[in-house]
Amino acid sequence: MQERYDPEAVEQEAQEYWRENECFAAKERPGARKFYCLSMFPYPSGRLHMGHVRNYTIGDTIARYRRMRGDNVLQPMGWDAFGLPAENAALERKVLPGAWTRDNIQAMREQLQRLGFGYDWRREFATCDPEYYRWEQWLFIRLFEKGLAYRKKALVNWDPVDQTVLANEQVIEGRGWRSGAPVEQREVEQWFLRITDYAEELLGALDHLEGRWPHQVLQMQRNWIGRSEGVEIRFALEGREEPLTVFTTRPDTLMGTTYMALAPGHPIVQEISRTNKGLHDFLNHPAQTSEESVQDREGHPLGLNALHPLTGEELPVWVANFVLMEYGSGAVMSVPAHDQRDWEFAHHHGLPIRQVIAPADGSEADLDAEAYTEWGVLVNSGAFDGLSSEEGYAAITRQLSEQGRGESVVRYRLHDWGVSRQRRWGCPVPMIHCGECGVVPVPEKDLPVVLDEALPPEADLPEDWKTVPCPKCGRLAQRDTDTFDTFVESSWYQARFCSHDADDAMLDERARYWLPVDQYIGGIEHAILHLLYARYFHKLMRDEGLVDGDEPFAHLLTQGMVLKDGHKMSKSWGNVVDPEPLIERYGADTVRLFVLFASPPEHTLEWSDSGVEGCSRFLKRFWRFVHQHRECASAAGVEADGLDAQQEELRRKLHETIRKAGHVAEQRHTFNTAIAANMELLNDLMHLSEAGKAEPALVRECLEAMLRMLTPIVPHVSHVLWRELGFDGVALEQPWPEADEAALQRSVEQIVVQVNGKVRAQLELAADISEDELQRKVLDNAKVQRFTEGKTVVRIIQVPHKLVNVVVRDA
RNA sequence: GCCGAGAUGGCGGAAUUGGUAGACGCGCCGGACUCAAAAUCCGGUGGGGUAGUCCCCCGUGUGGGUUCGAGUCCCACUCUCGGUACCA
Repeated sequence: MQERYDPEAVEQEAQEYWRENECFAAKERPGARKFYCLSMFPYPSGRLHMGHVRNYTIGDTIARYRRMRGDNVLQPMGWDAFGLPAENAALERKVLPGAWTRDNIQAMREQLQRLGFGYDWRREFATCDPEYYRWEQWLFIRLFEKGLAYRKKALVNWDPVDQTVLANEQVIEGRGWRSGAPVEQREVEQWFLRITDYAEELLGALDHLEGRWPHQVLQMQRNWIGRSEGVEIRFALEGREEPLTVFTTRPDTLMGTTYMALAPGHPIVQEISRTNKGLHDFLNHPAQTSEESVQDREGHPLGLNALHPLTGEELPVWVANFVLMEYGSGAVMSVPAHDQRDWEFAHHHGLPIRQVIAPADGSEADLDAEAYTEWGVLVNSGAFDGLSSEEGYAAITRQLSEQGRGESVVRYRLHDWGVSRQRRWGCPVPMIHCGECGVVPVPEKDLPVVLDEALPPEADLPEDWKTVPCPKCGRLAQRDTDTFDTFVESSWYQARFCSHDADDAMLDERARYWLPVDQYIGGIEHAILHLLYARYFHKLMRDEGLVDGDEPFAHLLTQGMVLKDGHKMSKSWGNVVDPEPLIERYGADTVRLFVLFASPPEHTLEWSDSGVEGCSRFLKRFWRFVHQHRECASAAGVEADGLDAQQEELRRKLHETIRKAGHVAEQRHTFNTAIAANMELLNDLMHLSEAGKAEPALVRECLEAMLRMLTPIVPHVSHVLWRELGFDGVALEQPWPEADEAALQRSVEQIVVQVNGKVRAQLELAADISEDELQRKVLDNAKVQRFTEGKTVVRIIQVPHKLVNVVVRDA
């Protein structure tokens, strides 16, 4: 046996064994309890960073633990391979995006394998594989046929020099990042997915994830979906047929409406501006409509009146720069007395302010200072006077609805998802535009529409690719040259891992076996978009009959960022720690151990090089200790009766550690504490050994359990030591240790004694001592008496097996 | 502004349910081994008082409260981080 811990040799041996025996090849075993453990797949940037190492170590530790618990575990890995960096690299280095991406995948796969993660590599795929995106195209066509995918005009960032569309991240201070030219907003026809059809379900289902997903993530998704209940009201316009529709959450304030405000982009505003020079000038005056001017509450009257739906009163209609076209109908009923923005606008433009809500407690609202936005009691509201806001809300809504002028509606902040990207390195949109037939999907037999990887991204698409016969009428038609948002690929990869090689369907029965993902692990930065889109896609696939269940991820763990010197590791801060040299120097196990030990998974991790050293030392000491006690391997079971007090105490510690580590692995995932407990155990074991009391049977029991507890965390060391000690089987396949209740029992206990809540003494007492006896011993104790002398004992509080608190009062 | 999370030694962090605050690790200090260094091992390490080991006081962002007892619960506040923002 190697006396010194040599990580390289150890890791080689373990990894070879796993590979040769295909230990991580997951097979469907109907009836067996399955566990699908998934870490968010990486973008193949070229090298792993610490965030990846952390993410994948957490995932692998959980997966290996579940396996020891007897679960049938699936842990796959793949590549989120489409995206902008590949196109940039292609431009900068004159390589092809596909080649660059696949080289990066190669390099990162090797790094992941070096870290010993137990992935089922047979299931690996990259989202740029045509066999993968083919099914994305297929599903998209299904959605199109169901009306869930549709086209509409939307604004894009257009770089007039590079003649290209830019992503939001590529627009820096209003200019194209590459050309430096001012970016224009252009209206372009784009594909959208009707995620708003699922808004209610996406929101409601969050409640069922409570306790399984971090609360923070649920709250962020709720806010993002942004449900609000209110009333849609139609105001008649003087001299016009079409009414003006507004949305309000406060119909109780309807009687306080004194004017109407429209967004600058509202069709009525646009129409009037053609004949109204003052309005036209206002709209084209950047000082009055730009984002910076919004705080100034600029506006302009339209010379148009709306009629109050209940009183018929004439209300002037204005354009106001703070009204958003994207929310609601782009128009609001303005109640300056009870909305702060309306109040500011009214002040600025001398519009009337009419109070219709009074504070419920009878106090006066100071409307000269600010709007009164609380709920209260209706006043100046005719027949509604005296009603509470809640009653007024209902009564006014009822009356509007009876008169056909309004009804209750639910609004969402969530917009439909624009999935068109005018990029090359992405999944082609499988659609054909025919002058005669309109938009026609590519027939299923012609899928996938393959991206020509040999074509540099800056080269024009060949005419014979762009122009094809219309599948319907046969006339020449144009292919859609856009690609999908890369979030589309990452919205269903978790399902495809189950059926990775299905070539006649997107998914098959295997997906029903494995899904949902039992534990998903990834960065908090994906709390909204990725996790919302993936939930949406799961529901789409469910409604296609492809998967069971309503949610893709049963449990979610969001790991914190890895910081260095208080900042996120990044090139611009120059504080990136490359995992590679650390693995080189200390070995994979030390790096794995450290990222788990340094902090709980959900916390941000402040990187420290010296911390790694500590973990390395622990493994070395452990290795050496095992080496020095090899003879224990042949020892028989521990005879509990033959142990002295110190040995008994150590054995108790062992079983406490087992209990703690089990709890951590099962529920809390605070692996730092489980590691600390094992470090303590090793320290105690070494002290026992120094005292000459390291009975082989006891040492064997400890080492066997420790190796099992450490197997998910430092699998290589555990694998080799397990074999070298000659224990049965392999570490990986061992059952997780169970704590022995009998060993946890104590005959003598340490009892803390407090007087008035302050610790004054500690007593060693028999565990089965009677209450009377205990009280007598406590009160007879000299240290206790120093604080009870001359006072009256009011009462004595006992926490069994732990603590006694003597409450005294001056006599 | 709003929503969420958090604040514990020089540092990362412990302390399932209110019950010995500071486990474990890093760093630092002292010692052993060594010609020396590295490695390794041993001891110490919240602040203060009394100065030896016995003991006392203070201490978990700030100020209040509940309780026999509060890092943990309640109220108010400060700061940090994450998200989001004229959402009618």
